[in-house]
Formats: sequence, C-alpha cells, structure tokens
Amino acid sequence: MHWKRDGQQTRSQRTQESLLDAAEVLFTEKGAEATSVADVAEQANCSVGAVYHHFRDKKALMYALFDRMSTEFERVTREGVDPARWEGATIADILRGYIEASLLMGRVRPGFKRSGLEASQSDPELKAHFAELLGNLYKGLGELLMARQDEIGHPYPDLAVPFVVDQVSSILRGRLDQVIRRSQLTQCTDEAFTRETLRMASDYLQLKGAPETEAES
Amino acid sequence: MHWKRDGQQTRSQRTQESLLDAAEVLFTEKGAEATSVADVAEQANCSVGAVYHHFRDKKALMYALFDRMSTEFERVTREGVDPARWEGATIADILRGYIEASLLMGRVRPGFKRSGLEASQSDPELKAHFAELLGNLYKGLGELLMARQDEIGHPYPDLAVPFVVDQVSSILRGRLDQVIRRSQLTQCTDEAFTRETLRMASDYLQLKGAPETEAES
DNA sequence: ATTATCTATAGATCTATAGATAATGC
DNA sequence: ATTATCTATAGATCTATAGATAATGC
Repeated sequence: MHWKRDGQQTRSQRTQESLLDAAEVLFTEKGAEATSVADVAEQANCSVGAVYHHFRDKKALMYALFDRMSTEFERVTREGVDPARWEGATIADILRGYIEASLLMGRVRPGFKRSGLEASQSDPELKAHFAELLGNLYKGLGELLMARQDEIGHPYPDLAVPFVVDQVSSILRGRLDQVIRRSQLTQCTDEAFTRETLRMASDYLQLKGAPETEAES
Repeated sequence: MHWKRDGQQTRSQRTQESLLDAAEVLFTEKGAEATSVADVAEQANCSVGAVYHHFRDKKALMYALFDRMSTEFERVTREGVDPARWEGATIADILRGYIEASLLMGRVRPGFKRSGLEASQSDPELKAHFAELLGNLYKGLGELLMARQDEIGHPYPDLAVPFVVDQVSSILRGRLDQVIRRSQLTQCTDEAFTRETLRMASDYLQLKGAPETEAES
C-alpha cells in the first residue's frame, strides 16, 4: 500500500505535494486517462523524471491522489456525523448541515468522485474502499436521523431513512456534476436549492414539530 | 455534420451498424478514451482499415454513436411527453411512467449519458445539443405537470414543478449509475424504489385527490 | 467499374528508464 | 554520501494511411 516514495528531504515533500496538486487539477479537468505524465510534470513545474522518482508509475500517482482525497473525505465525514456535534439538533438541522457541507466540499474539491471512480476502475480493492467511504457517510447520517425517530411521521422509518439519505445524496451529486449541470434549467441559487431539497426530504419523512412555516404569509 | 460515409452497399450498412454496436458496448464499458480503434474493429469482427473507411477518424465514430443514441432518445422523449398520451392521467401517473421508462431505458441503453458527456467534452456544439436533449425532456415533462396545476398543493407550482422534475431525474441518474451504485446500500427492488420516489415527489408537491393510500391498514 | 475490406506500416504520443547533474544535510 | 532532479531516449501503443485484394451489383 505504499504508492509513493517517502521523501527524506523537505524539498522532496514539497515536490510530491505539488505533483499531487497538479494531478488533482488536471485529472479533475479532463480525467486521468486524457492527462499525460508530461502534463502533470509541466503543471507542477518539474520534469517527467521527477514524477517517476516519487511515484512508481502513473497508476501510483492516481492512487496517491485518491488516497489523499480519501483521507480528507474520511476526516470531514467523521466530524460531520459525530453525534456530539448534533446534540439538540433536529432532523431538519442535520439535513441542512449535510446539504450545505456537501455543496461546499463539492466545489472546493470537485475531483473526489471522478478520482474515486477512475481509481476504482483499475483496482477492485480501491473500488471497495471508495464504496466504503460513501457507505460510512450514509451510515453515519442514517444513524443520526434514526436517533431522532420520534420526529418521523413516515410509517416505515427503517426504510424511509436510508432512502432519504440516498436520494438527497443523488440530488446533491446531480447539482454538483458540472458537466451536465452547467447548461441546465434549474439555475436557482444555492439558498433556494437547499431550502427546496430540505422541504422535499422533510415532507417525505413527514417531520413533526416544526412544520414548514414557509407558506405565504 | 456528416460524420459517417453513406454506404452504398447492403454489406456496408451492416458493417457500419456492427461498428456502432461494438463502440457502444466498449465505450459504455470503459470509456471512449480507453478503447482503441483496434478494440472496436475486433469487437465488430472487422479490420482497422474498415473502421477508417466508414468513419473519418475516431472522433467521427464517437459522434456517430452519440448521434444514433440521440435520435432514439429524442424519439422516446417525444412520444413520452406527448399530451395526447396522458389524457386523463394524474400527476402521479405521469411521474410513475417517467420513473419506470427511465429505469428501463437506462438499463437497455446504459451508455447514453457517458457517450453524451464524452462527445460534449471535445465539442461545445455537441455539448449544447446534449443539453438540449435533456432540456426538452425536462421541459415536456414540466408542461405535463403544469397542465395539472390544480392537483398541486405546493404554494409555488412554478418553482416546485421544475424542481421536482430535476430532482427526480437526479435520483434516477443516481440509481442507474452502476459504477457507484453497484456496491451501495440501497439494494431495494425497483418496485420499492419507484414507490418511494413517487411518494417523495407527491409529498413534496402536496398532491391532492388521491393521497398515498399506503399507510398501514 | 465501383465499393468495401484487409494487411502492413509510417508517424505521433505516451510511459518508463538510464545516466548525468545538481542540491541537501550530516 | 545521499537524495532529488533533469535530459535524452528506448519501447510500447495507438491513430491513421497507402496499396493490395476481395466482394458487390449494374
């Protein structure tokens, strides 16, 4: 599982990170396959030889990038689904937090999904890892909601909660997928998007307590 | 806009179609970039030279495939959103029809999205065309729903209808996206998926008339 | 006679390495 | 002395073409 050489100089680590930065930009933009090692080297202001000094081959570079993104994703997930963080919060609060955080992350780090898929394609083990990362997020989020089961009016919370987690995630992916989205109709603001997505999830779960106080005056 | 040569023999047309079939399989499986012209030729049981006899270059093959898929997509859309077809139908009927048809299409022709995206990436004009195809579907579906505005309890139908069309589409894409989905949690049947997605959309729109008669006994 | 196909190959990339040069830090 | 970088290039693909061969249909 050692995809990158452990650099022993400060300079080495700097180069390695700038190579990963370069790869992240280019792979996100046009995909790993369409990006040559020379492209990455140029973007990182170093030579092709340097790339191969740090990474055994191109695949190793892809894996290392995926690894770096995964680590961050894992950290954000762990913090995000920590029950302590959401003490006293309602389901609506949690869902709103999830939507807002996803929009933010998806824009700061747009390449995670693509990177994960490309890595998955060439290695079933990484595919499993990628699925696990997403699974952990969905599981954690689901548990936060299930702990507030009494807010839910839907007749089968066991079914409704995983379903709503899944669907909201799909909706978020849909909004963040620049390629399709860019030229689509729903050109509403993030605020409107968040509000309506939240309303959809709330209506579906039939949340009690604070009903949408949104109807006109 | 002539991406393929007009074959003048019966044999020619057969070969062309089998080349497109081969490309559809391989491009869907591993992407156009990762597929070599030799791969396509082999899958179609012909030589590389034959490919280039029919298509100017590899890009032309991609475009022709996208073209063939687009034509079918357009036809299905046109028939699907024809108001005459849905006379007397409720919003729930229409949405159910959309969901079921999408699941079917997405499985019979899984490569449409990928093909569209790859074609889009190398040609802005095709990107616009791809967006237009999806746009027409969403527009037509939206109009069918708006014509039944009196069923909608949501305070702002003008906002809610495009929103629900968009979100249901994202949810469908999410379910059909094999790469992510394959290893995901929501392993419910298509029936359950359809039912719950429909319920979500109905709840959001606050459909009057036939309320979900689904609650326990 | 024309059109379609195949074989063989030139030319363009792109990956990966070898060997030389430069920088680091003990 | 060791580690990192660069330059130059070998070897592997992959795209596209040229020229020869086979099939079609008038």
